[in-house]
Amino acid sequence: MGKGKRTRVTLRQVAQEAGTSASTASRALAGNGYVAEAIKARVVAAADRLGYVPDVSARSLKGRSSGLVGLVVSDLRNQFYAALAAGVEGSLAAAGHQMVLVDDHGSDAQALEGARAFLAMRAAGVLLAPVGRAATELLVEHGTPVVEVDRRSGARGCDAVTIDSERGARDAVAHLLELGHRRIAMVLDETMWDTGRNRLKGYRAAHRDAGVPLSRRLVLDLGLRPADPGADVAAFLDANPGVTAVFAANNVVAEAVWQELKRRGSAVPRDCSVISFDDLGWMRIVEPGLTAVRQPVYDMGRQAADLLLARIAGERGRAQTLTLQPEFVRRGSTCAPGGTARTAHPSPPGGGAARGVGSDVSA
Amino acid sequence: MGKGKRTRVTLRQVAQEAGTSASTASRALAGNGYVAEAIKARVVAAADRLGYVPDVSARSLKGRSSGLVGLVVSDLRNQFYAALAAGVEGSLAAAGHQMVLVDDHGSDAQALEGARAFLAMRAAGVLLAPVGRAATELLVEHGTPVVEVDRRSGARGCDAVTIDSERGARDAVAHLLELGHRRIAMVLDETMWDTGRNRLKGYRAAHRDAGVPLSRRLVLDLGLRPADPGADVAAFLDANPGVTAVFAANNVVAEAVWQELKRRGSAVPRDCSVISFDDLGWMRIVEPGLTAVRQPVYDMGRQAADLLLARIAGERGRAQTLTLQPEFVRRGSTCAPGGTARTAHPSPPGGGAARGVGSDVSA
DNA sequence: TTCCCACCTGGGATCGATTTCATACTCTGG
DNA sequence: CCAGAGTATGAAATCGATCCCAGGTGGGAA
Repeated sequence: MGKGKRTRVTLRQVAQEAGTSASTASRALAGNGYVAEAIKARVVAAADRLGYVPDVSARSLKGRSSGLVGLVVSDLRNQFYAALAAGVEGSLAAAGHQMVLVDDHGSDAQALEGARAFLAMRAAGVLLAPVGRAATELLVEHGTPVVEVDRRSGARGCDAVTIDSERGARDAVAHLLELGHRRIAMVLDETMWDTGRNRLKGYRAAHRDAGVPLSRRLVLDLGLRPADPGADVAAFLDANPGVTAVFAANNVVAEAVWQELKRRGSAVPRDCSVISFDDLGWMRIVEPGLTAVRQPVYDMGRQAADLLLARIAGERGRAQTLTLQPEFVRRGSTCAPGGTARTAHPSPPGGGAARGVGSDVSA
Repeated sequence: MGKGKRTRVTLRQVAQEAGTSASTASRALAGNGYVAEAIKARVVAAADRLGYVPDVSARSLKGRSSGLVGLVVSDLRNQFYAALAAGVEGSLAAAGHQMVLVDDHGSDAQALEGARAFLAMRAAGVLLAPVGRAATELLVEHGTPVVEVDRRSGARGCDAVTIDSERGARDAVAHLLELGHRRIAMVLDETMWDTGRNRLKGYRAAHRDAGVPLSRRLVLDLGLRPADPGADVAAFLDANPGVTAVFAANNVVAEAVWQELKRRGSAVPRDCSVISFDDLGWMRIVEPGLTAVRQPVYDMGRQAADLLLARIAGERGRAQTLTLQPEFVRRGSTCAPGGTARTAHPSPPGGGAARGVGSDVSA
């Protein structure tokens, strides 16, 4: 084993130890070109006797790229992004790549800074949940493969893997309308990204489909990083006492809504039905369980990484957008307004009905 | 702006554009040595006209290290590790470092592989939640600063930031004993790491302090990654009907226990009190709220990163272990056995009583 | 006037692995 | 017995930024 090295072991030293030249040692270890079996064995032996670790800096200086892949998310503490990162990491690690993780906190500037860092480190590719188009454009312009995840910035020249937000939202709201709700609130975080926009679109589409008029006042946009979301939700509910159901656009908003309803002693679902877009662990734990639009988040991460790896491997062709289908999971937080049993499906309180699993590819 | 570059812009090109030499351009951009103001301005202008991005591979080949810092965790989907990673990232980003994240899935071999990768990329330092001593030892031996987080492997030559597991567990179990519980179960994940071991130690210490005899049969070790933790918990509870309280060693175990109790219709806390070591969001959301030992996880990440940054900056001196104090938060999941009101503190159901916040340093 | 120092610049070595390229040896088939 | 394919090897160039050092200027002190 090692003997407490002070200086780093180089290929030259390995070569010397094996009684050959650096060129030959390189070939022996990399497996390129001709090397006699005997010498190859000697080199390999010398390498691990000395505890040789090849230097990626040197390697990527000569070659074209380090094996690093960048990932930019907006908030690591949000389980959604954590699961996404886990999926990405799984896929990358299996392919022998390392993941460099940057949290942009929803800021365009920080995302751009991350992108610049990835460029500097010659990242083989980058995955990002876009916050603006600048980062993607910078990377694409410099020839770095990019795959956008969860959202699309609209920048050209990159692949994307997203979830069908509009459809998920439409299914959810349609479910509420079917139950007889007529004053359904939607609570949002943001409408600058296409996730929020499309969920809103789905909410509207469901109303249109059902011939139920929309009211602009029933949509509450808290804005990213609200100071006191609970208070905003409270004020909103006070101002709209007729609301019988709330559709929350994501897990953060859902938590705020849930807590506020609990705080004011509203019985869910009797006084107010709730649906969350995004299904986290706690939604299965609370009583009643939250009806939710479940997104295949971990899988989205995996697939995005796989797409990126294919590009890194040199796959050409037009940019693709892979759209994953969410799954509507009915639990106990939805019923007919006022608690009347006008349910179409009987639905066991703990179970979930799958609806539209699979994926589509479109250019 | 850029004009769709195919080839990467080098310092030489910037120098040429500015009508000077590479050496001077380097000094101008890095701010080292003498450069005339006029030329410096020309170089800077040329650099961003061409969209120059310095190449870290080249830089770290010449210098001693890339600015990368490695982090090894055991399961990114576990909110505990996600929060830890977020804390680390926050601190590193502020200092201009990038974070390379590796998920070892609790496997020694994968941690070692990650360590080797960090060595290869000349990481400036590494943070890791140890799974064995091999990874730490390899890194330390090669002169890479290492800080262990959450656990200690026992390897020498590295700093560590941990949480006082024994004390947190003792406080929690003491609380149950004080309430009058005599058959308190402890459910664990593992006892190979010092977190599990110390929590068990705390459980025992609390019993000793109170003069209550221990029973080996009341400790259930599910093992890491149990196939069906719910079933194991169920079998355990069936075999030990006298249990009136459960102390869960971490959030994963707590969830399994909670779900199983709910499944079998046990009323918490009347039929069975529950305490979790580690306080996640859902524990505040469920009804009743879970009494928990809250760990400053995000902060632990920050502090570990800060410690590492100090080492990277060249700070010498003996290896330190920073022990953070957990906070006991009483919520509604604990009461006297059988629901009798033998409570010492009246305790509002939603509130939490702080106990021992702060930190200690020991060599 | 001379010397020294502070200021400024560019040449060239350097980091470590990869990758031509030139050389040389060993067979095989004609 | 030789051409040429196949096999092996090491010297040297290369990647891009850094940095030591030699060379050059100007101004102030001796």
